[in-house]
Amino acid sequence: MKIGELSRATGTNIETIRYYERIGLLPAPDRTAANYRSYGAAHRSRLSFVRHSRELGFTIEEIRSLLDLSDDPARDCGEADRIATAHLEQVEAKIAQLTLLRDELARIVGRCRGGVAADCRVIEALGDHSRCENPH
Amino acid sequence: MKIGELSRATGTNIETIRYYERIGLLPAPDRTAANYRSYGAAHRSRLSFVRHSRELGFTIEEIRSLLDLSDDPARDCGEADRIATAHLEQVEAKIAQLTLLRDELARIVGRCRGGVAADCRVIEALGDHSRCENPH
DNA sequence: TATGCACTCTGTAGCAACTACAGGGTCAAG
DNA sequence: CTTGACCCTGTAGTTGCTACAGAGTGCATA
Repeated sequence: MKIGELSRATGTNIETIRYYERIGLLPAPDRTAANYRSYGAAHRSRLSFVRHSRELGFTIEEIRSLLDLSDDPARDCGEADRIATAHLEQVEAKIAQLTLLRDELARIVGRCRGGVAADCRVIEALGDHSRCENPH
Repeated sequence: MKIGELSRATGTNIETIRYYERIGLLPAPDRTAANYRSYGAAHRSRLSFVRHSRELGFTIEEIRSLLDLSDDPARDCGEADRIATAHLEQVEAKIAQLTLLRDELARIVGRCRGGVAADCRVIEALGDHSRCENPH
């Protein structure tokens, strides 16, 4: 399949596919006589793996490690688990941080009663961290 | 105060302060005879406003609008409220998305029982989106 | 007085993970 | 034979910083 088909099949931008090839995340495919990239099923499933991992928030470098693992089926799976667990912890930390932030924002937004900027509680609150209830 | 003091006073990296000046978020301060930047209380409070807003996740462009508002105290405060409310909604959306993602990751991680990569449930799950319970 | 060290200056390049061109070539249909 | 959809390479832009390199300044100590 040509790059446009692969793009549609995996929901990946064409430029992104070429980018992944450039950084060595996808192997360079064969070329047609017209120098068009020509992909097979292996490319497609590798790209799906990458996209899915990106959707789950893994970094490119994490994905590189995960791909290395899956390329070598005899290797110990502990590292995959370690990567995924560490990532899960990061996501949980991010959720916790955003939740504090949301509460703070909700407090700030809730105080606006209209009027002019000089009396605006939103602007006032942004200028004065000491009014915050949460660390952030 | 010199840039190092302002940096310590506001918890902002020196390079970041110069960056804010370059993009026009902070006004260029006076210079000493030795061409050192010399800041006053107004710079300090403006920078605190910027840092606090950044900590709350506002983009530079949003902060620019908020600063424009606070520079003109006669203007209507509705826009500040609109910016903050829109941002709050974005944060809430992000939390919701990360929560789905966390659940999915927890499901994936929970299935690893060790062994070799060929049998790894983590790697398998990453390669196959159709096993997911949530959209992401 | 020399010299060492902390501080400051400008300007540029790098980071992640793409995205968006510009300026060309290829191919099938009408 | 030309139109339009597709593909190619290479480079530059995005956000919000951060990290130098290479130079000048200011103050205390040997």
